[in-house]
Amino acid sequence: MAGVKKRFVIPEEIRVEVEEKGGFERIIKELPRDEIRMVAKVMNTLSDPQRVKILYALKRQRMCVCMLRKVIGSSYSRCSYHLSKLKKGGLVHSERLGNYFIYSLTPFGKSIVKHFKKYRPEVRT
Amino acid sequence: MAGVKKRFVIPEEIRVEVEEKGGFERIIKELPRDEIRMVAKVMNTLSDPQRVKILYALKRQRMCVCMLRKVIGSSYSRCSYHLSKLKKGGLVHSERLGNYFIYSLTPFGKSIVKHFKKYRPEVRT
DNA sequence: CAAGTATTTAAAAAATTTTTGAAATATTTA
DNA sequence: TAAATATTTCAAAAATTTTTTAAATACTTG
Repeated sequence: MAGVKKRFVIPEEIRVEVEEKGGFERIIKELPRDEIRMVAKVMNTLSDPQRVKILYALKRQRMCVCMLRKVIGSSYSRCSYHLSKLKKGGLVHSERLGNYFIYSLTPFGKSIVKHFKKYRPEVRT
Repeated sequence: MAGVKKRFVIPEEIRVEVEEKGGFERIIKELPRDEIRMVAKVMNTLSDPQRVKILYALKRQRMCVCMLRKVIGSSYSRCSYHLSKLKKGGLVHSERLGNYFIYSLTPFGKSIVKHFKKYRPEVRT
C-alpha cells in the first residue's frame, strides 16, 4: 500500500554493538554536524593538486601571482581562480606590493599544511 | 616578435628572500610531488560532506549500507557511489555478512579521521 | 527452485567545477 | 597623461562529478 514505510533491519551481529552504544538513532544524533561541514569544506578547497601545490610552495616562501603561476604551470586567470578559492577557504591571504599581489599562508593555512604528512598512505599504522 | 619569451620579474623584496633559499627554480624543484599528489587525492575523496559524514559514523561503529544510507539520508545507489569512492581512496573496506555488506574504516582511514579536528578554523593559532 | 532482501552497476541526466580568452582595474613608469 | 605591467573578473565552453533510475548480482529463506 502507498505510504507504508518499510522498516529496515540491522543485522544481529551489528545490532548488539549498536545497542551497547545507546542505539542507532543516538549514534546519528551525536555526529558533530558542524565539524563535518568544516572538514568537508577544507578538504574541498584542497581537492585539487594545483591548489595543494600552491600551499606547499607558500609554506616555503611567500610569492606573487606571476611566481605561483610558474609553480603550477598555468595562465594568470587560472592561477587567480585557484587563489580565490584558497582565499575563500581562509587558507591564504594577499597584500598588494606596488603592482604585485603577494600571497602567503594564513595562520589557519599554516596549521593545516603542518599536518599534510598524515595524508600519505605510507603512514598507515 | 613571435616566440619571444617574456622574462618574468620577481619583486625586489621577495627576490631577496628567494635567493636566500637557493633561488626560485630550486624552490620549485624541491616541492614533494608525490606527497602533493597523495594529499590532493585524499582531500578529493573527502571533499563531499556526505562522505565525511560516513567516515565519522564508521569511526563510531561499523555499519551495513542500509544503515549508512540512513546516516546520510540517501538512496542505496547514491550511498553505494560514495562508498565506492571511499573504498577506492583506501579509507574504508567492506566484508560480506550474509546478505549484508559491512563497511568499516581501514587503518589508513582511521589514521586520517584521527586528525580531523585540525580542520576546524577555531583551531587557528 | 522461486521469491525476497541487500547491494552494486550502468547509462543517462543534472549539477558543479574548471578552463579559457577577452575585457576591466589598479598601479607604476615614461 | 599615455603606455606598460600585474592581476582580477566575467561569461562561455569544456570537463568532471554527482544524482537518478532501472536492471543486474548474490545470498537467504520458504
